[in-house]
Formats: sequence, C-alpha cells, structure tokens
Amino acid sequence: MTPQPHHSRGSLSPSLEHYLRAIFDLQESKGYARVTDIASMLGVAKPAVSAAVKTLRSNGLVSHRVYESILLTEEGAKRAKGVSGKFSILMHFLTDVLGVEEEQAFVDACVMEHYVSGNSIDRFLDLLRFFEEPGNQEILEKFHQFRRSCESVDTCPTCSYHCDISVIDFDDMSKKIKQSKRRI
Amino acid sequence: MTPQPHHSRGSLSPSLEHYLRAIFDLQESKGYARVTDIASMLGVAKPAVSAAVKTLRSNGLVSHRVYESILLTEEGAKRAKGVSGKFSILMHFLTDVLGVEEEQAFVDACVMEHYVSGNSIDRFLDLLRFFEEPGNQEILEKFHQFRRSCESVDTCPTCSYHCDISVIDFDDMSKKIKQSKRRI
DNA sequence: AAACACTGTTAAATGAATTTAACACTATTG
DNA sequence: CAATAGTGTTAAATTCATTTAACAGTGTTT
Repeated sequence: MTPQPHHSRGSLSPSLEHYLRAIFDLQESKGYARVTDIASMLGVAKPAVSAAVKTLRSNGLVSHRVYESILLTEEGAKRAKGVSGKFSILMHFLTDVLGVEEEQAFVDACVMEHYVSGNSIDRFLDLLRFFEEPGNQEILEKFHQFRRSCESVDTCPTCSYHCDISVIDFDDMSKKIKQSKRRI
Repeated sequence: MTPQPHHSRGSLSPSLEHYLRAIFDLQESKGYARVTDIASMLGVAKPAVSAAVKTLRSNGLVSHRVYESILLTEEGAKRAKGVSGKFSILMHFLTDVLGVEEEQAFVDACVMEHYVSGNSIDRFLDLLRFFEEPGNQEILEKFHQFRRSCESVDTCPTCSYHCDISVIDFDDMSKKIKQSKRRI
C-alpha cells in the first residue's frame, strides 16, 4: 500500500492558513490564483509560494499542475471559508464594536484569524449579533461616546496596562500554560 | 567602537515575549526564575530556555550569570508588564464579556497577547471599563442571556461562519495585506 | 571529601519558512 | 518561428525555535 496523499484532517500552520485564504480571496475576485498573484498579494518571494502550494497540494487542499493556476479543492475551500469567516467576524468586531481604526483592525484581524479558537470566535459572533438586535444599536453608540471620553485618560506610565484591572491568578493558571505553549 | 549590547528598542518574537512573561510570572510568585522553572512552566526542554535567555540577555532584558537565577532588568520588567497587562485584559474580556470557558480563554489569551496591537488592546480595555460603569453591568447580563438563547442556533454547515455577517471588501483590502503578512 | 542528585550549557540535528540566484517553461509579438 | 518578457521551479543558504544526548557545574548527604 503506497502512502496516500494526506487527507488533511490535521491543522495547518498559520502561514499555510494564510496562503489558503489568499488563494480563496483571489479565486473569489478573479476566478483563479497564480503563484505571482499570491506572492505579490502577500509580499513574499515566489519560491515561498511554490513551497507553500506544494504542501497545500500534498494535504489535498489545492489542485495545481505545475505552471498552471491554483484552485482550491472542496476541502480546501471549506477550510478557507472557515478562516475567511473568522477574519470577517474579527474585522467587524474590531472596527464596528471596538472602533479600532480600519487599517490597524485589518492587520490585527489577519493575524488573529489564525490563532483565536473557534469557541471564542463563536462568542465574538454572538456579541456582534447582540449589537445588531433591535434596540441594541444605541448601546454601542453609548459605548462609543464613553470611549471617546476615555481618550484623554492616560495609561499608567510604568505598567502600561493592568493597573485598574484585577490581576489573574497566575499560580492557579500555571498548570495550564503548557497547553498554551503549544500554540506559540 | 565595539558593538554594544542590543539596547532592545526593537520588538521581540512571540516566542521570546512568552519567555519574558514566564520569567515575570515566576519572579512575581517566587522572587526569581530558574531555567528549570521556566522549562517546566512552558513545557519545553531546558536548552530551549537557555537559548532564549541568552537572547533576552543580549537584548538587555534579563540579567543572568550562568548557573544562577534569572532576573528581569528594568527594561525587561517594563516590557513583561506590558505583555502581562495585555494578557489580563484579553483574559477578562474573553471570560467576563464573551463568556468563553476559562481554560479556552486562557489558551487564546496566551497567544493573542503576542499578536494583538496595542491600539486594539486599548479598545478592549475601554470596553471592559464601559461594562464596569455603574448601570452598565446589566447590559452585560442582557448579553449573556442573549448568548445563551443563541446556543441552540446552528452555524451554517458549509461556511461555518460568515453567512449572516456582511463580507469585507477584499479587493479594497488586498493592498494592505502586505503589511499584515509581516506579522505572520 | 566522595558520591549523588540536581541544574544548566554545549553540540549537533531537525523542521518550518523564508530569501536570492539561476534555470526552465510558456506565451506573445515582431 | 525566433526573440523576449513573463511566470514558475529548483537549489542553496539563512534564520528561528526547537529537540536529544552528552557534558559541566553546584550543592547536599553521608
């Protein structure tokens, strides 16, 4: 029995996931993706794309005959949609709810999409939906006013953040750090 | 002029930042950090810690004479507090606001602390403060009720997420992807 | 003080993601 | 159809974070 192509239940690295979403975006906008498109979209050299595509192909996520354009397989498209969905949710949350400036939000969402768990993403989405409920938009408006009024408040210069937020019990947590480690 | 030790204005890799926070936590809880402590806390082998500490030392963030314990420099402590603060904010947000289960929140916060920009973190903090304002706790309570009522709602099986969230304009965004790339 | 148990470092190897330089294939066009 | 421009791949090198195995230093116990 010769080894079958990875059927790719496993999870992708952030880098490969990012390539996957780039291919998805290109496919959405122009029907297909070329190595050069991806390279220029992501600002990397072409051999990096070549290598990534090779891996994605061996995982059964894209089909790609050399020198031709790259297409997502059904499985690849499914995964890419998942990442793309995470991106949308995070992007909306950062801009519409938190009021983060768009360009910054974009950068953050592009990274977070690969790291935030599905569980948490579902909750982000719940919150977005909550604010879309009739009557709740004004809560958001109230927050935005509050936020603007905060702008003049300095952050503590020595400990730039957590001065007035109660500190987490690290001792209790330290057992769990091992798990988290694996995700860095 | 011999090259001076890095005075470390530059930014640390997520991995090094994570080591820095581990050292900070250990220093908080027992006054100092040993290589073995860090290794067992993070679930990595000792030589990995050795190497990381060496880099942190060369960046002027810890002081460490070989075979002795590791202490944060003033600059190191400042940075570690920044990371630790980000962690606290994210942890509180995920558990208290979104209602993410604690263990999951911990894992997510441990990764996000290294990737989410300071700008966005400030906004997360604004939102936390908003919900702490007198009269606003009940908004949160209302959301939690809403959230529980959502639990039965299925996610779209084919595109696990963004079905009912308007999609971001990727064409417009694609120019900006280059910047985001650098953070993966 | 010798033996033992820790603790920490060095050395060598690995894997992932990247780069540049060079080469190969494709397609247009003069 | 040959030259050229453009697209894609291979090869080789680099950087980062990690591992295991072996060694070195420290400290306690008897």
